[in-house]
Amino acid sequence: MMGMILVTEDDPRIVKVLVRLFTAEGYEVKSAGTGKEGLELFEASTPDAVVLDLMLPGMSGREVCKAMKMSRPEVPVIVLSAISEVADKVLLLELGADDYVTKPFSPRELLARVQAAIRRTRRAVSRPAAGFGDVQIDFACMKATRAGKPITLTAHEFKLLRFFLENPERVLSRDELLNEVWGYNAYPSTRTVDNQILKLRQKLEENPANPIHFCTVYGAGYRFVHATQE
Amino acid sequence: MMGMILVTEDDPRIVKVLVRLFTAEGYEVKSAGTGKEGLELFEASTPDAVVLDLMLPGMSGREVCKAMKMSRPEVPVIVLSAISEVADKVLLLELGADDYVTKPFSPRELLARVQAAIRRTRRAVSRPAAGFGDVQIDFACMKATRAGKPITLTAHEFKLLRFFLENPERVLSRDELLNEVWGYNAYPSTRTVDNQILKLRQKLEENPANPIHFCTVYGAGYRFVHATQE
DNA sequence: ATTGAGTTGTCACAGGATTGTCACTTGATT
DNA sequence: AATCAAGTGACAATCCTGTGACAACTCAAT
Repeated sequence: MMGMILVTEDDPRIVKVLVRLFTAEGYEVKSAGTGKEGLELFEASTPDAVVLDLMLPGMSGREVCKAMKMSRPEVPVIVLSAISEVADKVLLLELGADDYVTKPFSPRELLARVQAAIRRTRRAVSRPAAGFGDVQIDFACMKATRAGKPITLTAHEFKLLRFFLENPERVLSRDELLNEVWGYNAYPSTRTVDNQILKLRQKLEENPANPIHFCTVYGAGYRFVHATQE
Repeated sequence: MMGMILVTEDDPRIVKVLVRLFTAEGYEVKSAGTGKEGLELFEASTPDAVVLDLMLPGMSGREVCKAMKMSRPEVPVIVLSAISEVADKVLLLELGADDYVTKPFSPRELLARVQAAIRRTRRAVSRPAAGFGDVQIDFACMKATRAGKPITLTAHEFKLLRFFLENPERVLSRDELLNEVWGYNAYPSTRTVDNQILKLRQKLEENPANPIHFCTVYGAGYRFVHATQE
């Protein structure tokens, strides 16, 4: 048995397509026609992934997504939506969605993304958290702790932090950060970057005035280093 | 030298815009009006990135993309297309395209995506640390060491150093250095160059008074040599 | 060899550019 | 309403760059 996928979608034709798609690949499928029903099924069972339509009768898909992530954040949620609904990818991050596919979608793409999400979380579960210094970070659950105490980070801060962790040692210019973290269609001033760095330092550095991990490289940008090595 | 970008696009107006966009950023641009021509240019030269229109006369842009990826997959391809053409994103992945921008596109976004793609491939392929004598330099991290000890260099010094490393043995006049390193819009006095050379010598030469690598050519400029050969 | 004009090495300092930090506005969400 | 995150602008602190002065040097003509 490959696993179980929970489909929450009101259009019966799409449900039919999805059921055939996933069962053909060896997955078990449970389907719900409303957000309420989807949430109940989510709580009552242990899906390996959720395919969720954002447009649902009754309860908004966004609410459903948030509720699911609140309950068990490690279960990947792939959002299904019209293009206009995901113009802002940051929104999806705030919802906690792991990936999204726009309608009209290619069944093959959806399948690929669902499988990729399942692989990712399996990997994440086995190696639960990244970290540096006395900071521990769990991106799957969007949780962070410093010296054992929980730290609250916003969606943007997580995204920025992740990019730093993925590119240690390298000097990242403000433009590069704006493009990769804020997105290509957003053009805030470069001061915004400094501000977010400030936030990260205040929350994650032992001594924010003398940053050890989030270092500034004058005239170039910022650099993340795991620890002080002499 | 920033690199070369191959533009394959049949609309001359767009070509003109792209040429201006990339040359303004310091890239060299080669352009092809048809898919066949683009492929030939791709094979005959070594572009750092390709901007490819999907709608081309003669040969389909998809075929071109596939052929390029078959030949040298490490060269990033950024696809330019109308929205309807990329409704199916999985297609782009099958083609092997690295990224895409939909028409009508924002020049700034395209530039950002191309640069990001180039950075990614550079990161993935290799980052051979340059060096000379007992000096090791990592430009991506903006770190340098001499005899194992870390040396702090400013952003400007790195830029100058890189230009020297890219043009070894050649005599570089002060004017050339000012244009290439300081930029075409800055006109400091030529004494500024001497000063920066002094800094490089003090930081990187074993004996700053008798420079081995950063040699002055009286009445002409400076020359960089990797090592002393007897 | 000597001389002198032109060129370069070196230093210190002022001005400018970059960044840290805070307070405020705006817009979204509750 | 109230709260929160994000972006912007202002100010101060900090660092760097460019400039000028003078000494040392190079080269060529005498």
